[in-house]
Amino acid sequence: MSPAAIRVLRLHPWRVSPHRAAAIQEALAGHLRLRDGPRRLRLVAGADAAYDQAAPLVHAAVVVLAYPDLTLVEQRAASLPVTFPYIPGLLAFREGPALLRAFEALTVSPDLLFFNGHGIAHPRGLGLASHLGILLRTPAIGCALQPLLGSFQEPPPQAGAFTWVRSGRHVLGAALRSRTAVRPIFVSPGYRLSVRRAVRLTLTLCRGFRLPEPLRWAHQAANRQRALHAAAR
DNA sequence: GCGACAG
DNA sequence: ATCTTGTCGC
Repeated sequence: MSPAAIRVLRLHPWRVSPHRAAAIQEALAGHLRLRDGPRRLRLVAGADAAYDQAAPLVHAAVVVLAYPDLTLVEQRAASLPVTFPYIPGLLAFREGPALLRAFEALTVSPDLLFFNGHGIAHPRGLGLASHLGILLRTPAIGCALQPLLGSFQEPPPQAGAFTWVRSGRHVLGAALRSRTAVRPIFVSPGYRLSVRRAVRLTLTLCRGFRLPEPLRWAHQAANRQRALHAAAR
């Protein structure tokens, strides 16, 4: 990441206006590094957030699984006040702070990150997975349940089938049938990965459910964090 | 100008 | 995402 981009984040970490947030995304968008990918896959992380709208708080959780056995290696969570509204395209500014706080508590370094959102298949080419992948300097993949940008055709019904998600003449991601006869998930690379590799890796981590294991674990962990936090007050 | 719009 | 009961289907 360039000094200029870092300065932007230092000056306006996460407490920014939606307008400023868009400017920050544009500054960071030039720092994506695709086509690399993890040299060796040993630790895979999944991160997700849950909300307590009564507080209101955003509860984030990150789980690290060993590959390929997928056993739990480490799990961390963090809760922060909600300081940014939900605006399609600016999700990172709402969930990012809490997610990063959870990542900061990790004692191990994951080789690959999975986020519950999009990567480069985003209006400014910088979805949640790209944004956090850059900040954490780690290969990242975005997996969303709904499309945000681009057009695609319905993939065949068999698990493993997929069709490309295109915007303009570029392929930004894929509509992946992670499970037979179930609605596809939308996969796009976030950081340091090609579209093809992102789809391949996501399929590798799917174990019979719609979402890859890291995200299923993270989703449950985030909800547990919310429950624990609510019970302690 | 009008609709669409991750979680 | 979250608020919510029962309910259809593998």
